Amino acid sequence: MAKHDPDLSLLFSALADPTRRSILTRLAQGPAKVTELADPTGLRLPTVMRHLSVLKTAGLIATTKDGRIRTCEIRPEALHPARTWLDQQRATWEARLDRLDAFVVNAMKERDQ
Amino acid sequence: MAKHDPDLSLLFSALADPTRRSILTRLAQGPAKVTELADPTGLRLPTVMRHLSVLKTAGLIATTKDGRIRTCEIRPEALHPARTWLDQQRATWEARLDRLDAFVVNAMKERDQ
DNA sequence: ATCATGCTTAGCCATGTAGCTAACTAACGC
DNA sequence: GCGTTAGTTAGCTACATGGCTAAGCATGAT
Repeated sequence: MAKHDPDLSLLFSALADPTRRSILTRLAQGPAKVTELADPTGLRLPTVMRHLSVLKTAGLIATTKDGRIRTCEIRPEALHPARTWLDQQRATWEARLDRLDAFVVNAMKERDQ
Repeated sequence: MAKHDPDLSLLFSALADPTRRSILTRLAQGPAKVTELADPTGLRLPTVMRHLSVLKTAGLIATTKDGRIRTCEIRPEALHPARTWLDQQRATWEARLDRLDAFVVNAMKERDQ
């Protein structure tokens, strides 16, 4: 059984909320101020701040403050472990299919002999 | 802003728990009975049943019952929307980098003229 | 200095979640 | 038929989460 990786849980949990996903999609297009992110969501600022905090804790965004303006930007490398985990499941599954294929091919060879 | 897709929330939420990820990893290697999945987790059966229920609701696994044995197997295609979403963010981000590259190259050309 | 703007924090509420125990049903083996 | 095994359901607990309001701080504009 694979060992417990807390970063993956934070990561997938952060992605589990639609508001946070929409924020990430917006930030993938380029940095944005907090209010620029909040307006399209229709949520109150403290709620958006909380969502941003979750994304920051998961390492998915970074923020910088200039005066009273806080700018958020995506950290795309943070999505890498999620993609890796998904790829690993696919690799395991496809290796299994390959083994099944080989097994079927062998079985048909022996049946033909 | 991208539209709200409830399946993605179920999907990422299901993946946010380490026990459920370990179950999926095991099932990627091949089908397994409920007790085979439960034993390595050290959790009580009702808890494991709940985790399986979450995975089933997210479409990540399917189960079949033969007598008193319930066998679970992975539905790897259900991971596809997650990978797609991740790929879309990467594509958006990399398109932005390409645009930045072109901008920088142009700026340097104009500076040299 | 005052007002406006942008953000931040604290606390509350309702809902959801991950674990458990207890009790139960269904299938299997002898 | 009886005991065992595999799974299921209901309910509880403690904690987490997504939303809000209220209040506050810091910065910017006039």
